Amino acid sequence: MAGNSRFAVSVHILTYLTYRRGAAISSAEIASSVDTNPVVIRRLLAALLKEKLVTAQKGAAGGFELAKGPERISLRDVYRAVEPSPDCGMRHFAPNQDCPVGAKIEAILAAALTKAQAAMEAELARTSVADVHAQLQAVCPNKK
Amino acid sequence: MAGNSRFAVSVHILTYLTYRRGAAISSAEIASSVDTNPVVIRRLLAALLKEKLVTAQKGAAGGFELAKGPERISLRDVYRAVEPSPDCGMRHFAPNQDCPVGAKIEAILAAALTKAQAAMEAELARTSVADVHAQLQAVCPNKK
DNA sequence: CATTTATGTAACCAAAATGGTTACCAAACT
DNA sequence: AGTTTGGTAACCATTTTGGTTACATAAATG
Repeated sequence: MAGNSRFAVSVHILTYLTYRRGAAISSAEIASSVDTNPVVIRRLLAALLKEKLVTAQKGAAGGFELAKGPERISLRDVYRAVEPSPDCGMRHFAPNQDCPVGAKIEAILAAALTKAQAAMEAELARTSVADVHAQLQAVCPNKK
Repeated sequence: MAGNSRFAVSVHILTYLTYRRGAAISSAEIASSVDTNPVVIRRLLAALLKEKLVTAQKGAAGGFELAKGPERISLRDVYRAVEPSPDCGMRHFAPNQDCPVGAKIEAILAAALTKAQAAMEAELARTSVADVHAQLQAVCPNKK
Protein backbone atom coordinates (compact mmCIF):
# COMPACT_ATOMS: atom_id res chain seq x y z
CA MET A 1 0.00 0.00 0.00
CA ALA A 2 1.38 3.34 -0.96
CA GLY A 3 1.14 5.05 2.41
CA ASN A 4 -1.67 7.37 1.35
CA SER A 5 -5.40 7.48 1.78
CA ARG A 6 -6.36 7.68 -1.87
CA PHE A 7 -7.79 4.19 -1.86
CA ALA A 8 -9.72 4.57 1.38
CA VAL A 9 -11.23 7.89 0.34
CA SER A 10 -12.12 6.51 -3.09
CA VAL A 11 -14.04 3.61 -1.57
CA HIS A 12 -15.77 6.11 0.69
CA ILE A 13 -16.76 8.16 -2.36
CA LEU A 14 -18.19 5.20 -4.23
CA THR A 15 -19.99 3.95 -1.15
CA TYR A 16 -21.50 7.37 -0.67
CA LEU A 17 -22.64 7.42 -4.30
CA THR A 18 -24.24 4.03 -3.68
CA TYR A 19 -25.93 5.34 -0.56
CA ARG A 20 -27.36 8.29 -2.49
CA ARG A 21 -27.95 6.45 -5.69
CA GLY A 22 -30.24 7.90 -8.33
CA ALA A 23 -29.23 11.51 -7.92
CA ALA A 24 -26.24 13.49 -9.17
CA ILE A 25 -24.03 14.24 -6.17
CA SER A 26 -21.71 17.23 -6.03
CA SER A 27 -18.10 17.01 -4.98
CA ALA A 28 -18.95 19.44 -2.19
CA GLU A 29 -21.47 17.05 -0.65
CA ILE A 30 -19.05 14.13 -0.87
CA ALA A 31 -16.30 16.29 0.59
CA SER A 32 -18.54 16.98 3.56
CA SER A 33 -18.95 13.26 4.20
CA VAL A 34 -15.24 12.60 3.86
CA ASP A 35 -14.39 15.83 5.70
CA THR A 36 -11.93 17.25 3.22
CA ASN A 37 -11.73 19.75 0.36
CA PRO A 38 -13.94 19.31 -2.76
CA VAL A 39 -10.88 19.56 -5.00
CA VAL A 40 -9.36 16.54 -3.32
CA ILE A 41 -12.56 14.65 -4.07
CA ARG A 42 -12.62 15.77 -7.70
CA ARG A 43 -9.01 14.71 -8.14
CA LEU A 44 -9.87 11.18 -7.10
CA LEU A 45 -13.07 11.24 -9.13
CA ALA A 46 -10.98 12.14 -12.17
CA ALA A 47 -9.15 8.83 -11.76
CA LEU A 48 -12.43 6.96 -11.25
CA LEU A 49 -13.83 8.66 -14.36
CA LYS A 50 -10.87 7.47 -16.41
CA GLU A 51 -11.71 3.90 -15.44
CA LYS A 52 -15.39 4.54 -16.15
CA LEU A 53 -16.48 3.70 -12.62
CA VAL A 54 -18.46 6.95 -12.34
CA THR A 55 -19.99 9.53 -14.67
CA ALA A 56 -19.79 13.31 -14.32
CA GLN A 57 -22.25 16.00 -15.30
CA LYS A 58 -21.20 19.61 -15.40
CA GLY A 59 -23.33 22.63 -14.68
CA ALA A 60 -26.16 23.39 -12.32
CA ALA A 61 -27.87 20.25 -11.02
CA GLY A 62 -24.75 18.39 -12.13
CA GLY A 63 -22.56 16.07 -10.11
CA PHE A 64 -21.35 12.48 -10.06
CA GLU A 65 -23.11 9.12 -10.30
CA LEU A 66 -22.04 5.50 -10.40
CA ALA A 67 -21.44 4.37 -13.97
CA LYS A 68 -22.62 0.83 -13.15
CA GLY A 69 -24.12 -1.20 -10.36
CA PRO A 70 -22.04 -1.16 -7.16
CA GLU A 71 -22.05 -4.96 -7.18
CA ARG A 72 -20.01 -4.73 -10.38
CA ILE A 73 -17.31 -2.53 -8.85
CA SER A 74 -14.75 -4.43 -6.79
CA LEU A 75 -12.29 -2.92 -4.37
CA ARG A 76 -9.64 -4.17 -6.75
CA ASP A 77 -11.08 -1.99 -9.51
CA VAL A 78 -10.91 0.97 -7.17
CA TYR A 79 -7.38 0.13 -6.10
CA ARG A 80 -6.15 -0.03 -9.66
CA ALA A 81 -7.96 3.14 -10.65
CA VAL A 82 -6.53 5.41 -7.99
CA GLU A 83 -3.28 3.81 -6.91
CA PRO A 84 -0.23 4.85 -8.91
CA SER A 85 1.62 2.12 -10.81
CA PRO A 86 2.83 -0.28 -8.15
CA ASP A 87 6.54 0.26 -7.79
CA CYS A 88 6.30 -2.57 -5.28
CA GLY A 89 8.69 -0.97 -2.88
CA MET A 90 11.62 -0.85 -5.27
CA ARG A 91 11.66 2.82 -6.01
CA HIS A 92 15.20 3.72 -4.99
CA PHE A 93 16.51 0.20 -5.27
CA ALA A 94 19.39 0.13 -7.75
CA PRO A 95 22.02 -2.25 -6.41
CA ASN A 96 25.60 -2.50 -7.57
CA GLN A 97 25.53 -4.45 -10.82
CA ASP A 98 29.18 -5.48 -10.39
CA CYS A 99 28.29 -7.54 -7.33
CA PRO A 100 27.07 -11.10 -7.96
CA VAL A 101 24.20 -10.53 -5.57
CA GLY A 102 23.31 -7.04 -6.69
CA ALA A 103 23.29 -7.95 -10.35
CA LYS A 104 20.41 -10.38 -10.28
CA ILE A 105 18.42 -9.78 -7.14
CA GLU A 106 16.28 -7.08 -8.70
CA ALA A 107 14.47 -9.45 -11.04
CA ILE A 108 14.05 -12.10 -8.35
CA LEU A 109 12.64 -9.62 -5.86
CA ALA A 110 10.37 -8.05 -8.43
CA ALA A 111 8.86 -11.46 -9.15
CA ALA A 112 8.23 -12.17 -5.47
CA LEU A 113 6.69 -8.76 -4.91
CA THR A 114 4.51 -9.05 -7.99
CA LYS A 115 3.11 -12.32 -6.66
CA ALA A 116 2.47 -10.74 -3.26
CA GLN A 117 0.72 -7.80 -4.87
CA ALA A 118 -1.41 -10.17 -6.96
CA ALA A 119 -2.46 -12.02 -3.82
CA MET A 120 -3.51 -8.77 -2.20
CA GLU A 121 -5.48 -7.68 -5.24
CA ALA A 122 -7.18 -11.07 -5.45
CA GLU A 123 -8.39 -10.57 -1.91
CA LEU A 124 -9.61 -7.06 -2.73
CA ALA A 125 -11.45 -8.46 -5.76
CA ARG A 126 -13.60 -10.52 -3.41
CA THR A 127 -15.33 -7.43 -2.00
CA SER A 128 -17.53 -5.09 -4.03
CA VAL A 129 -18.68 -1.58 -3.28
CA ALA A 130 -22.15 -3.09 -2.85
CA ASP A 131 -20.73 -5.37 -0.14
CA VAL A 132 -19.28 -2.40 1.70
CA HIS A 133 -22.59 -0.59 1.41
CA ALA A 134 -24.47 -3.63 2.68
CA GLN A 135 -22.21 -3.87 5.71
CA LEU A 136 -22.84 -0.22 6.33
CA GLN A 137 -26.60 -0.72 6.27
CA ALA A 138 -26.31 -3.70 8.57
CA VAL A 139 -24.66 -1.74 11.36
CA CYS A 140 -26.42 1.56 10.69
CA PRO A 141 -29.94 1.03 9.29
CA ASN A 142 -30.96 4.67 9.44
CA LYS A 143 -31.45 5.21 5.75
CA LYS A 144 -34.45 6.27 3.66
CA MET B 1 3.50 -1.45 0.16
CA ALA B 2 4.77 1.65 1.82
CA GLY B 3 6.37 3.30 -1.17
CA ASN B 4 9.92 2.83 0.08
CA SER B 5 12.73 0.43 -0.58
CA ARG B 6 13.30 -0.73 2.99
CA PHE B 7 11.95 -4.17 2.28
CA ALA B 8 13.83 -4.67 -0.98
CA VAL B 9 17.12 -3.54 0.52
CA SER B 10 16.59 -5.71 3.60
CA VAL B 11 16.09 -8.82 1.49
CA HIS B 12 19.21 -7.85 -0.41
CA ILE B 13 21.13 -7.60 2.86
CA LEU B 14 20.01 -10.99 4.10
CA THR B 15 20.67 -12.60 0.74
CA TYR B 16 24.13 -11.12 0.76
CA LEU B 17 24.76 -12.50 4.25
CA THR B 18 23.62 -15.87 2.97
CA TYR B 19 25.97 -15.59 0.00
CA ARG B 20 28.91 -14.84 2.30
CA ARG B 21 27.82 -17.07 5.10
CA GLY B 22 30.32 -18.08 7.77
CA ALA B 23 32.08 -14.73 8.06
CA ALA B 24 31.19 -11.49 9.80
CA ILE B 25 30.31 -8.93 7.13
CA SER B 26 30.71 -5.20 7.66
CA SER B 27 27.99 -2.71 6.86
CA ALA B 28 30.47 -1.10 4.46
CA GLU B 29 30.77 -4.26 2.38
CA ILE B 30 27.00 -4.70 2.25
CA ALA B 31 26.60 -1.05 1.36
CA SER B 32 28.89 -1.59 -1.58
CA SER B 33 26.69 -4.39 -2.87
CA VAL B 34 23.52 -2.37 -2.39
CA ASP B 35 25.25 0.80 -3.61
CA THR B 36 24.27 3.07 -0.76
CA ASN B 37 25.64 4.49 2.48
CA PRO B 38 26.72 2.15 5.32
CA VAL B 39 24.50 4.06 7.75
CA VAL B 40 21.44 3.22 5.68
CA ILE B 41 22.41 -0.43 5.91
CA ARG B 42 22.98 -0.25 9.67
CA ARG B 43 19.60 1.38 10.16
CA LEU B 44 17.88 -1.54 8.48
CA LEU B 45 20.10 -4.03 10.27
CA ALA B 46 19.01 -2.47 13.55
CA ALA B 47 15.44 -3.50 12.72
CA LEU B 48 16.56 -6.98 11.67
CA LEU B 49 18.53 -7.25 14.93
CA LYS B 50 15.44 -6.41 16.94
CA GLU B 51 13.66 -9.36 15.34
CA LYS B 52 16.73 -11.53 15.87
CA LEU B 53 17.17 -12.30 12.20
CA VAL B 54 20.85 -11.31 12.35
CA THR B 55 23.59 -10.94 14.96
CA ALA B 56 26.04 -8.07 15.27
CA GLN B 57 29.61 -8.01 16.51
CA LYS B 58 31.35 -4.78 17.28
CA GLY B 59 35.00 -3.95 16.94
CA ALA B 60 37.73 -4.94 14.53
CA ALA B 61 36.87 -8.14 12.64
CA GLY B 62 33.29 -7.51 13.64
CA GLY B 63 30.24 -7.35 11.42
CA PHE B 64 26.91 -9.01 10.87
CA GLU B 65 25.85 -12.62 10.41
CA LEU B 66 22.59 -14.47 9.95
CA ALA B 67 21.12 -15.45 13.31
CA LYS B 68 19.62 -18.61 11.83
CA GLY B 69 19.51 -20.62 8.64
CA PRO B 70 18.24 -18.64 5.66
CA GLU B 71 15.63 -21.31 5.02
CA ARG B 72 14.10 -20.31 8.35
CA ILE B 73 13.75 -16.63 7.40
CA SER B 74 10.74 -15.88 5.22
CA LEU B 75 10.16 -12.71 3.26
CA ARG B 76 7.21 -12.17 5.56
CA ASP B 77 9.56 -12.09 8.55
CA VAL B 78 11.64 -9.49 6.76
CA TYR B 79 8.60 -7.47 5.80
CA ARG B 80 7.33 -7.36 9.36
CA ALA B 81 10.75 -6.51 10.74
CA VAL B 82 11.47 -3.48 8.60
CA GLU B 83 8.09 -2.19 7.48
CA PRO B 84 6.47 0.30 9.84
CA SER B 85 3.14 -0.69 11.34
CA PRO B 86 0.80 -1.09 8.39
CA ASP B 87 -1.49 1.92 8.38
CA CYS B 88 -3.07 0.18 5.39
CA GLY B 89 -3.56 3.40 3.53
CA MET B 90 -5.76 5.03 6.12
CA ARG B 91 -3.33 7.54 7.47
CA HIS B 92 -5.19 10.73 6.81
CA PHE B 93 -8.57 9.11 6.60
CA ALA B 94 -10.86 10.63 9.24
CA PRO B 95 -14.33 10.97 7.73
CA ASN B 96 -17.17 13.06 9.08
CA GLN B 97 -18.68 11.09 11.96
CA ASP B 98 -21.98 12.95 11.60
CA CYS B 99 -22.56 11.37 8.19
CA PRO B 100 -24.18 7.92 8.09
CA VAL B 101 -21.55 6.77 5.64
CA GLY B 102 -18.58 8.44 7.28
CA ALA B 103 -19.42 7.16 10.73
CA LYS B 104 -19.01 3.47 10.03
CA ILE B 105 -16.96 3.05 6.92
CA GLU B 106 -13.66 3.24 8.75
CA ALA B 107 -14.13 -0.08 10.52
CA ILE B 108 -15.47 -1.79 7.41
CA LEU B 109 -12.59 -0.58 5.29
CA ALA B 110 -10.04 -1.49 7.91
CA ALA B 111 -11.33 -5.04 7.94
CA ALA B 112 -11.12 -5.35 4.17
CA LEU B 113 -7.62 -3.89 4.09
CA THR B 114 -6.44 -6.13 6.90
CA LYS B 115 -7.57 -9.17 4.95
CA ALA B 116 -5.81 -7.89 1.83
CA GLN B 117 -2.64 -7.32 3.78
CA ALA B 118 -2.87 -10.80 5.30
CA ALA B 119 -3.18 -12.29 1.82
CA MET B 120 -0.09 -10.43 0.72
CA GLU B 121 1.89 -11.54 3.76
CA ALA B 122 0.78 -15.14 3.27
CA GLU B 123 2.26 -15.02 -0.21
CA LEU B 124 5.49 -13.51 1.13
CA ALA B 125 5.65 -16.27 3.73
CA ARG B 126 5.96 -18.84 0.94
CA THR B 127 9.41 -17.59 -0.04
CA SER B 128 12.50 -17.78 2.19
CA VAL B 129 15.79 -15.96 2.00
CA ALA B 130 17.29 -19.34 1.08
CA ASP B 131 14.88 -19.52 -1.88
CA VAL B 132 16.00 -16.12 -3.09
CA HIS B 133 19.61 -17.16 -2.70
CA ALA B 134 18.99 -20.40 -4.61
CA GLN B 135 17.40 -18.51 -7.48
CA LEU B 136 20.41 -16.24 -7.50
CA GLN B 137 22.79 -19.18 -7.79
CA ALA B 138 20.70 -20.71 -10.55
CA VAL B 139 21.03 -17.74 -12.86
CA CYS B 140 24.52 -16.70 -11.78
CA PRO B 141 26.58 -19.74 -10.72
CA ASN B 142 29.86 -17.87 -10.35
CA LYS B 143 30.33 -18.50 -6.67
CA LYS B 144 33.05 -20.36 -4.79
C1' DC C 1 -28.73 36.14 -22.38
C1' DA C 2 -27.03 36.76 -17.79
C1' DT C 3 -26.64 34.32 -13.55
C1' DT C 4 -25.85 30.57 -10.94
C1' DT C 5 -23.96 26.13 -9.99
C1' DA C 6 -20.90 22.66 -10.85
C1' DT C 7 -16.89 20.15 -12.98
C1' DG C 8 -11.88 20.30 -14.66
C1' DT C 9 -7.27 21.68 -13.65
C1' DA C 10 -3.38 24.37 -12.81
C1' DA C 11 -0.58 26.44 -9.31
C1' DC C 12 1.10 26.82 -4.94
C1' DC C 13 1.90 25.66 0.07
C1' DA C 14 2.84 22.96 4.31
C1' DA C 15 3.68 18.71 6.40
C1' DA C 16 5.56 14.21 6.41
C1' DA C 17 8.37 10.45 4.77
C1' DT C 18 12.56 8.86 2.81
C1' DG C 19 17.30 8.26 1.78
C1' DG C 20 21.88 10.17 2.10
C1' DT C 21 25.59 12.22 4.77
C1' DT C 22 28.52 13.69 8.57
C1' DA C 23 29.75 13.22 13.13
C1' DC C 24 30.69 11.10 17.34
C1' DC C 25 30.48 7.53 21.06
C1' DA C 26 31.10 2.67 22.52
C1' DA C 27 33.02 -1.71 22.01
C1' DA C 28 36.31 -5.14 20.58
C1' DC C 29 40.38 -6.83 18.48
C1' DT C 30 45.70 -6.36 17.51
C1' DA D 1 47.23 2.83 22.41
C1' DG D 2 45.28 2.59 18.12
C1' DT D 3 42.43 0.80 14.62
C1' DT D 4 38.15 -1.07 13.16
C1' DT D 5 33.36 -1.50 13.40
C1' DG D 6 28.58 -1.08 15.12
C1' DG D 7 24.97 2.35 17.24
C1' DT D 8 22.76 6.50 16.81
C1' DA D 9 21.78 11.29 16.67
C1' DA D 10 21.48 15.27 13.75
C1' DC D 11 20.79 17.47 9.58
C1' DC D 12 19.68 18.13 4.58
C1' DA D 13 17.54 17.44 -0.07
C1' DT D 14 14.03 15.24 -2.53
C1' DT D 15 9.61 13.44 -3.15
C1' DT D 16 4.94 12.61 -2.01
C1' DT D 17 0.70 14.00 -0.14
C1' DG D 18 -3.22 16.53 0.97
C1' DG D 19 -5.21 21.16 1.32
C1' DT D 20 -6.26 25.59 -0.71
C1' DT D 21 -7.10 29.29 -4.00
C1' DA D 22 -8.05 30.57 -8.49
C1' DC D 23 -10.00 30.36 -12.81
C1' DA D 24 -11.83 28.47 -17.20
C1' DT D 25 -15.70 25.64 -19.06
C1' DA D 26 -20.19 23.86 -19.27
C1' DA D 27 -25.04 23.29 -18.25
C1' DA D 28 -29.46 24.62 -16.31
C1' DT D 29 -32.69 28.37 -15.02
C1' DG D 30 -34.84 32.72 -14.78
